[in-house]
Amino acid sequence: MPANEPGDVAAALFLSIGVLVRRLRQFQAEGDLSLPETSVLRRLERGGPATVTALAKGEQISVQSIGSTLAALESRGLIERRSDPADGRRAVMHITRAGTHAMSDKRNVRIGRMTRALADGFTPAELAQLTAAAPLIERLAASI
Amino acid sequence: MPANEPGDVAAALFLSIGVLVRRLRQFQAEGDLSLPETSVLRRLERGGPATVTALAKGEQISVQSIGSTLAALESRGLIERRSDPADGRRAVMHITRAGTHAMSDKRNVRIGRMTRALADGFTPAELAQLTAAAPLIERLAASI
DNA sequence: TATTGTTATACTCTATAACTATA
DNA sequence: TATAGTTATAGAGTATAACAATA
Repeated sequence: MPANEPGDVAAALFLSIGVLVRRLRQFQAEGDLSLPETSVLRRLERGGPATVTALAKGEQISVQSIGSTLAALESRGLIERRSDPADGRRAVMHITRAGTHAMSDKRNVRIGRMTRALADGFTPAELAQLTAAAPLIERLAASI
Repeated sequence: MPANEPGDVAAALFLSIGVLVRRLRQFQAEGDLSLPETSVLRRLERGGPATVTALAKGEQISVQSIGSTLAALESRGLIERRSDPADGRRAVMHITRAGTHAMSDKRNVRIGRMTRALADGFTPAELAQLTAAAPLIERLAASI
C-alpha cells in the first residue's frame, strides 16, 4: 500500500491535468466549441440557469473574462440571456435546446473524443475511479 | 452502483480539470514558477534528462512553444542544456540542483498550496483515489 | 531528404482598469 | 455606496511559418 503523500499526489495531479488540458486544446476545428465555451455549456447543463457572476466564479475566471465566451455562445443561439425581473442588474443565462444539442457526444469534438477513448481503452473499474476523482478534483480546486 | 457512462465521466472530468487549472493559474506572484515551467521541471524531475522534442511531446505542445519556457528555466539556472555528443542536433535538458530545490513544497507556490489543501481537507482514502486517478488521466490524454 | 531546434508572428484565453446601470 | 455587468487594453501561453544546422 503506497503512502500517498500529499506532495506526491499534488505533483502527479498537476502534471496529468496539465497534459490533458493541453491535449484537449488541440482539437479546435472550424465551428467547434472552444474549451471555455464547452465548459460553460456543461456547467449550465449540469447546474441550471446562472448569472454571469455565478458562472465566472464557477469557472474560476473573472467576470470580465467570461464576457466574450458568453457573447459568442449567445450569438450562436446556444445560450439565452434573460434579465432578472427582481434585480435589473442581473443577467441570467439559460442553455437553449441548440446548446444542449451542441453538447451531445456526436456534436462536441472534445467530449466525444474523451468519451470514445474512455469507452475503448478503460475498464469499468477504471471508469469508476475517474468518476470518483472528478468531484475530488473540484473540491480541491475550491479549497486551494 | 452508478453506471459510469463514458460520456458522463468525460464531461465530469472535463469540467473539474478545467476549473483546477484555471484556479492554479491565479497564483502567479513575482518570481514564482509559471504553470508550464512547473510542469516541465516536474517532468524532468520525474523522468530524468530529455530532449526538447521529447519534452514538447510529453507536455503536449509544439517544439516551438516549449522554447520560451526552456529558455526562461535555463536563464535562471533551473535547468541545464547539454548537447548530445552522439547527435549534434539534439539538446538534452537536465534539471539542476537549484531546479529541484525550486520544486520543493516550500518554494513552489502551486504545488505547495495543492499539497496543503490535500493534507488538510482530504482523507487517506481520498488521497488514494486521486493517486490512482493521475496515471489514468495521463493515459487518457495519451489515448485521445 | 528528414530531423532537431530557433526565430518571428499571430491567436486564444484570461487579467486589470475604467466605466455604466441598478440597487 | 455597493453590486452586476460591459468595454478597452495588456499579458501569458500556445500555434504556424520560415529558417539553420545536423543527420
